[in-house]
Amino acid sequence: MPAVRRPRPTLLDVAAAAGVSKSLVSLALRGDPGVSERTRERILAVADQVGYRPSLSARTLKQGRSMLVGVVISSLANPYHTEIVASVEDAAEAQGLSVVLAHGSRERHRLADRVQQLGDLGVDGLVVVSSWVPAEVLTTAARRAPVVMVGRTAEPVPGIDSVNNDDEHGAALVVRHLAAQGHERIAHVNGSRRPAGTARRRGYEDAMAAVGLESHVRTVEPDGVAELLAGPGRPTAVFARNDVEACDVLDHALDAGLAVPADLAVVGYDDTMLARRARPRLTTVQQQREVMGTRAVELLTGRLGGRADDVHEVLEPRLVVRASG
Amino acid sequence: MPAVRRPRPTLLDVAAAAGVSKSLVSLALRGDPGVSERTRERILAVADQVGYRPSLSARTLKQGRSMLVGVVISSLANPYHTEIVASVEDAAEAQGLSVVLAHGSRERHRLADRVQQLGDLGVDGLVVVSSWVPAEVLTTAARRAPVVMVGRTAEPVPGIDSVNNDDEHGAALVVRHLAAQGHERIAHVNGSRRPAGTARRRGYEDAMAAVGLESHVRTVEPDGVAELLAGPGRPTAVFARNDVEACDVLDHALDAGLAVPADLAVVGYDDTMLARRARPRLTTVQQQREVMGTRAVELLTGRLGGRADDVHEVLEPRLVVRASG
DNA sequence: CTGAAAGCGCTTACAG
DNA sequence: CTGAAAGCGCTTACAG
Repeated sequence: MPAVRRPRPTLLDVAAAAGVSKSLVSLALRGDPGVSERTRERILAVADQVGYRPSLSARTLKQGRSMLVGVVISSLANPYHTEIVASVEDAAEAQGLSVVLAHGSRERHRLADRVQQLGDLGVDGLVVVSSWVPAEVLTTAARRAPVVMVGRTAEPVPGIDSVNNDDEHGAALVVRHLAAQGHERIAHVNGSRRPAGTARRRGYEDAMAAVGLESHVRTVEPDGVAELLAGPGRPTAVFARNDVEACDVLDHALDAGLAVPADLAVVGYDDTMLARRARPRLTTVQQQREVMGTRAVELLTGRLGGRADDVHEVLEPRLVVRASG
Repeated sequence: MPAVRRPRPTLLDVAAAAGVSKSLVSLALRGDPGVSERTRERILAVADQVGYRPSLSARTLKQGRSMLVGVVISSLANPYHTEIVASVEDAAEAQGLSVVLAHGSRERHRLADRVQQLGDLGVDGLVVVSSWVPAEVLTTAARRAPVVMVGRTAEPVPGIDSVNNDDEHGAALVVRHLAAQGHERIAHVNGSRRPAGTARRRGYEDAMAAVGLESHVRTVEPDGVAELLAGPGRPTAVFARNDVEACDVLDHALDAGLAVPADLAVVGYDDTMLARRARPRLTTVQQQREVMGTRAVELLTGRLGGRADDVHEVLEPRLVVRASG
């Protein structure tokens, strides 16, 4: 039985089958109060029976609205990003909006293409969960539809709302936690120059100074961690900029024969699935992911409702203490 | 500087700015040979300058084609699925098609919604990377646009093409590998009733019989693995139905004080990022992910080109031996 | 409650 | 090479 693809039925087909005008079908389908209950039910039944489905392109073209929210992420491989997407999706759905997702690796031009594609598709708003999208791409996109950035940009982009967590504070929570346990040689693994990485590094350094300790910042690549863990002067605790790199540190600790947390405490950031899977379970910093998704969608609808001033929302993270430190 | 959202420029605006008719702009934009080089360049420059972007809904409505491929996955959290998506995307892009992604957890109705949504959007084809989409939903979707299933369905769905790996063979590769190392008590952890799970279990059982060994199948939940690893009669090797569950087994082995692979060999399936991250690095079965994406898109374009008979492509997996067994 | 009509932004013959 | 016109499938006043 080969799939026979016939032209999909239109409003006109439904109208013909129901013996009414096509306007009436349209009205009935969207529950217009001017259509009697009996008529509406009859029309719905006919529509269902002929397999009618509205054409979103026709509707979007006519309405100028698509009820679509575009979400752009750099990478499907990063659990922090995909977990954010899920929360945006839940929030959008609650508002009657559908989400279309696009991802584009860390190549700026590919991400820019994706942003433009979603714009061409006619999304009513755009949520960007990637700090790799250039500011001018965001600005251009915002001329067509509101854009909200989940996460940090290097500096605020005029016209773009944002929601992110307070990375400095998150880093400080980690430092205080480790210092309170008596650690004095607390290293920070962070080679990132992205805004969040920079903020966490700054938070670490400030907090270390505040508790009277000396900062030690290292990068993962190429042998940063191995060198860090070698020799007698090694740290007793490592704070990594995110869970992925914390797992790398755990890996190196294992190689070096160090017990975690006895010989070395390890703390991550983001509280992703990796933290919950790691051995030992990773102490980490949790962002308010659910709230971030909800707020992102609220910021979008706020703009659609006419708000003109930029909003930058900063949420407080919290420390999740598990077995690793 | 609040983002001023003015109505986006249309073909008509470009035409006015360039002092030509709107048909000519349309022709020029799509590189019609009937437009002189000079005129084309001038029009492109004007379009660019006024910030013109074509409306995909208008184009789709007119053309009946969107140049969009929809991809549906159950979960963004499963690396096997997201890695497949990346390969589909690369293949689609090479054909000038764009990918829009939708995900919907394992709830059948939510997945069905997503499939319908993508259909409403007007995608030219659908790639389904989830065995949780009911057959009737696939069939309905296929009336609008070709559908290809990446992975297995319980039985072939008429009208739907598919590409998947030979799970029975993959399982047999694992059994033979372990048996060749002298293992005699090789257990299989697999509580899945999904098509792939069932096939891997069957492959395991058949291969065990072929090498003259007795099968031991256990489920992960709730304490299956812990019980399996306890006591003197425990297996010396465990083959898990996928990398995720193999990591669970590694976890339990650690709890039970077993050294891997000395006390217990562990093998997974899928060769995801989890396998490459696990300690010790996981021996696993690799599907031809790149080829799967490419073939999926080829099957789609084949249908669009008019092919009417169903194609079911089965690819050979291969064993990737790492440190765990 | 119902139907004829206009128009969203495009593409595509068709006539010059 | 150029322009007027029709039509994709919808929604939305508007007149009955």
